[in-house]
Amino acid sequence: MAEPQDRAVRRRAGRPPRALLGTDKITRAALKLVELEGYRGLTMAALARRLNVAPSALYNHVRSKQDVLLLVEEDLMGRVEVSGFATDPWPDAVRAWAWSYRNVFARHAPLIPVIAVLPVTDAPRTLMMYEAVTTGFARAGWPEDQIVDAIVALESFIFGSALDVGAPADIFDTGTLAAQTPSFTAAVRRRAAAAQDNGAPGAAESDRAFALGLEALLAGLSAGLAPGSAGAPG
Amino acid sequence: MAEPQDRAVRRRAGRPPRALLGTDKITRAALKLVELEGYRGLTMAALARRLNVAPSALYNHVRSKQDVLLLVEEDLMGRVEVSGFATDPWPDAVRAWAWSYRNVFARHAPLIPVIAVLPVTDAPRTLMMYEAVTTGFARAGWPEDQIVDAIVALESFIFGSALDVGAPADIFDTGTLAAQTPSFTAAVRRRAAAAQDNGAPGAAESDRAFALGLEALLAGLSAGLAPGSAGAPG
DNA sequence: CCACTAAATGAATGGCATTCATTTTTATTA
DNA sequence: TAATAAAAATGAATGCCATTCATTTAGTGG
Repeated sequence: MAEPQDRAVRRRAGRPPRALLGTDKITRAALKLVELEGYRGLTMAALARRLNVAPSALYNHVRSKQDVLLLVEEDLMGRVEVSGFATDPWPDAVRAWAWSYRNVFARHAPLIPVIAVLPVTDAPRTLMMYEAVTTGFARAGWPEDQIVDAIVALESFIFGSALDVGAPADIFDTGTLAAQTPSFTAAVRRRAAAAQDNGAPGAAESDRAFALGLEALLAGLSAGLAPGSAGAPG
Repeated sequence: MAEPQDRAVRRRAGRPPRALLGTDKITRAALKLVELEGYRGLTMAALARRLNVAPSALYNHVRSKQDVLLLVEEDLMGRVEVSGFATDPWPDAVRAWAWSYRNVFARHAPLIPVIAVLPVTDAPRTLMMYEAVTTGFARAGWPEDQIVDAIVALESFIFGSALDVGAPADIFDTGTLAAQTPSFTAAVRRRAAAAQDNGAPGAAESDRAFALGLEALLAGLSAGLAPGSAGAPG
């Protein structure tokens, strides 16, 4: 009850006795703001308002809005499931990791172009995720010089799939051009019908595509390992 | 020589005798601007300057900046290679399509979050691409109700991989946290060494990851089609 | 005790997409 | 053909947004 003290009372200028901000508080406020208003609502002004502080005060703790996004990203990376890599068979561990990774970032699609290109240096949680995944791959017998490529390939699929989750249900509506695209229009109808037969509602379509692609990747990657190379994963 | 007529001469207000703009001219100017200055440089003001016109004039031809991005996207979709689907074996056609798709959008990464979520309705070139791909899948014997899911899965991988192309060479530099991430750090070093042995310079790392993932997807999807199994794994 | 640094305020600044009133020209229609 | 509507331009706002700067106040290290 005493938390949002006096919103109306203006604080006078000058350093306060106890610091009002900190990267942790900024991170939590940013996450809450995104949850409530989406990334469009994540502005420095809105963030400051939420923290009951002037916008310029934020710049004592972050260098830019980009910095705020990085704080959020690091927090999210800590929510990705990697525990399976220590214990489970390789395909199960990858499956659990991939689904949780996709689901975490499906709700944070605007971060994806940022993450995909962001150096991991000084991003501890992100690095810990990669460390766990790498040990799991090594444990399964992957040759060391291919592990990072395999992770990057899986990650690319995951990022693209996370974006796909945000697509509207009618994204493939061919509209007035249906007559000129008969094969595609038919395939889209069949897919929708199949999804409904399954009793699954709208959003499940991206789930089906993700499952299909992930299983194909798992099978294909396993097969690539199998022949004469360092042994099949498991 | 006569192209940029009189930059300094102010046109007086009012409709000009011949229209100065049009969606085609706007599209070309936007593409040129992006080529020269990147997406940061693609502002309505810069676009107008390039077309020797007032910014507000653009709004007689597009509803918003988002519209400009859609014009660019449609143009780019026309550059994706789909001719193989009419003639080549399925894996070859998919390979050619996937590589060209990725390469086209690697240079237009900021468009990817837009495309991934954009309805295809009234986007003729985009639809024609999907039509060609779909016919190729059908020709290869894919069950109609799985074609769209397979395309979406491949596309997700392609979009994610296109983002990856823009990553800096040192994206996986573990910096001061190397000691806490020994497996990952070692794998990154091995990868870099392998890339150098190949004589391939920097950007080739994302190519290797893309090739690995694409071949795995192709193999996995083909296997899922095999006689006995009724399609994708559940 | 004093200088320095940290952390806040509040008032700019400049860039951006977009809107609106106005003007001029072309196209339509009665 | 005359009147009117619609199209396409200008130029001046508008409002939002990230960021910077001068200023104020409060702890901190020598």
